[in-house]
Amino acid sequence: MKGYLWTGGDPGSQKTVAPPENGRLAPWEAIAVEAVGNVIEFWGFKRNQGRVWGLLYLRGEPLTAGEIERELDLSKGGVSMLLRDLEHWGVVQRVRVPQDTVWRYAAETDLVRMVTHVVEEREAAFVTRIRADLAEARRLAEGAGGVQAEKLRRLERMAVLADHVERALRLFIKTSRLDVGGVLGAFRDGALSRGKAER
Amino acid sequence: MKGYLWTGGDPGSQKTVAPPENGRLAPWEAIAVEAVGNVIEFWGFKRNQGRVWGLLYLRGEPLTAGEIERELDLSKGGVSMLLRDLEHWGVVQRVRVPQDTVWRYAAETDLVRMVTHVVEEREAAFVTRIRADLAEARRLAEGAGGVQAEKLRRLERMAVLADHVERALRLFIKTSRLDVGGVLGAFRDGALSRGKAER
DNA sequence: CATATAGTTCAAGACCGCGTGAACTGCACC
DNA sequence: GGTGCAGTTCACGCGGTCTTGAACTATATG
Repeated sequence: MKGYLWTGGDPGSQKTVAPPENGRLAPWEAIAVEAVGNVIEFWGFKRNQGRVWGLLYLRGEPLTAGEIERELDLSKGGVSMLLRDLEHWGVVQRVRVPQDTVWRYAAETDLVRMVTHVVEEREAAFVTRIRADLAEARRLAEGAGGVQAEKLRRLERMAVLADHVERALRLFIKTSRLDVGGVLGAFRDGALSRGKAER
Repeated sequence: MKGYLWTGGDPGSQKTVAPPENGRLAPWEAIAVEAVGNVIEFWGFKRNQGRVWGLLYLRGEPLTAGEIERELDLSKGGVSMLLRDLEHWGVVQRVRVPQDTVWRYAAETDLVRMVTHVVEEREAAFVTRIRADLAEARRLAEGAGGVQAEKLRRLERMAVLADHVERALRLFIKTSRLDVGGVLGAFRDGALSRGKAER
């Protein structure tokens, strides 16, 4: 638990001892936000990145960093960094409301695009590296005498296997993008105001 | 008894010393083993599980726990647990050589099958959970009055999105299995002709 | 210019998973 | 029965990651 945060600041003016933290978050919101957090974590990102995006997405309207901090019970610094990441990936947008001075943040709809994109990059770099390693191993093995042909064959098999895993991955990413992307596209069109676009 | 043996094949005058450890692993073997370790880690397993499997696969012949321990510089307990996992997943087989009393371990070729299988399970349970959560959230949201229709729609969109991610995943797993599996099948024919002596 | 509030950065610490090593079990052989 | 080794289990500690909290910068306001 987070215990009693904010004891440090907040001199008297704020009488509301208030059931701290996420009291503001409706139960159903909490569940949904948590779900997004889980999904995003599953894909190798930080859980809280997902929670932040989820909140922004559910609310629909841009929130300030302070609001996010309160709703999700995160630290100021943490929110700042999380938002930086999300913004950097293009799944959250920083917007300025006309006469107000603070930044607000809004969710883009293409979370999935971000996931596939980042995963793709990650995986591409990774597979390249593995391939290089296996090639290197093979070179060395051939160089050093006395390695049985049998073993060389095994090495080679490994490399082929890596190639195929790679192909499968690429295929996955592509289909996933098409499939999910298509649906999201449908949303994007009229979705925000119009009902669910079905396909 | 063999006094101090640790030599798989020949008993005899090899008694001495223990040259400190992983010196035994040829450089090219080390690289390949490491590569497998990385791959397997990438898929959410333990790096050392991959290293063990990789070693067994490269060597072709069954090794004892002690040998693995030495080659990969792991602890006795660690090797035991790693082997248990691998065996449990069916990617390593425990074999008994006729006259000898110790267990030996041999790599099955279908590492990929294991990965897809476990990933599939993991993911299935996970997706189910997410779905349930979103459904629950929706129920709550509908129950509690005063939730804007707009927000309900967002929730629903999330669920649809989850469905599609799921479909993409299933598709991926299927293709991956077909693709890689096919290749492996080809291997299996001519390649391991003698590796599977014991069964 | 002084002050307050929004936002950023980073060192310190909480947290968590993995592997280690030691204690333990079981088995084979003397 | 006793000895020695293979194999298992588990509490602890190390290492890496994420979050916090405080110091710091930037920007608006009187």
